[in-house]
Amino acid sequence: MLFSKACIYGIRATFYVSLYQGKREFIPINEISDALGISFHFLTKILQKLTRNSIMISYRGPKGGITLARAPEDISILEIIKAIDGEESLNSCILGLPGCGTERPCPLHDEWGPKRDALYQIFANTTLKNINEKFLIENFRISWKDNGGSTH
Amino acid sequence: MLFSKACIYGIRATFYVSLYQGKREFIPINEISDALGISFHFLTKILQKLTRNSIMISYRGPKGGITLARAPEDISILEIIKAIDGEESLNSCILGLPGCGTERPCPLHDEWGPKRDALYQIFANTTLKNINEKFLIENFRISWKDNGGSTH
DNA sequence: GATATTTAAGACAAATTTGTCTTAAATATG
DNA sequence: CATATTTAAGACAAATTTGTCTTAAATATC
Repeated sequence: MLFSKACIYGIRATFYVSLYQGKREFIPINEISDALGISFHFLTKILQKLTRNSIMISYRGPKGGITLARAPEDISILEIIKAIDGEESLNSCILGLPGCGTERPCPLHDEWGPKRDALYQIFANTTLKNINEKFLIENFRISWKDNGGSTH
Repeated sequence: MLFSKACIYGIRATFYVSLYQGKREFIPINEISDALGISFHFLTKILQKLTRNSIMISYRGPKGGITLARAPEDISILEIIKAIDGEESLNSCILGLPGCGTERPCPLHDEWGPKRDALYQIFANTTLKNINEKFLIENFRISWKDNGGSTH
């Protein structure tokens, strides 16, 4: 399990919001938690991490909710991961040894290091716009429910 | 964090034992926990999972301890991972969606899937003998202590 | 056989993650 | 201004993971 549940929830919720970018204003969190089958209060706390990290903007009251703080092409998956699971989750030793690297590798560094760095780059370079585009051509889903959140 | 702490401890302990394969009989668990800085009782419970899965053999009493159940070339890293973290830890969806695959992918399946499968194959094909050989030519370490467990 | 050593097993505790609930604050609407 | 809606915040609880402790069982050695 590479990501925590909180991180998974945060990513899925962000994808959901991103799908409506430019079409609707603020998306209420209860709509997201219903659509994705996530506890409302738990999701609220997770999304607060994203608003504190300027990935989302929230607005209180009727017609309130959350929305992306920037254009989808300016938000990477990596930003979400870092905001929730932290910087270390995608750049540290697979055996947890501090200082593991090419000069002082752990026995699995040659195997994990390149894959980890490639994943880091992929998540750094994949934006919400990329995800949105893929939704248009593939039958993606972000919920265990059939096609939860997808508009087609 | 791809592996649980228990899994990390199990892998490191197995590497330690493997380094002595053919040179010593049973290695006492307290020696391992001391060398690697792992709680003795916690490590004992983890290693019991490995003995139950026929990866290690244990022996009680004076001169007792644990040793590999098979030759190092017949034990893969993947076996250890499966025994401790379970089968799903290296073959499931990064967003935790059941049934995620090429026919019903999650939005990150194209990114994670190939890397995950490659890691699976790497761990399936990397044996303790491979790790032992690498120890001979590189300054590996399996402890935060300087060169913990290495014999040179 | 007595003793010391070592793993096995399970109860228990601490820490972390996950999830729930209540109250407060902000805001749109009538 | 009153009310309903919605996020913010924090207390609290449940679940899981991690770590500790005690007792039992096995075994080598004297």
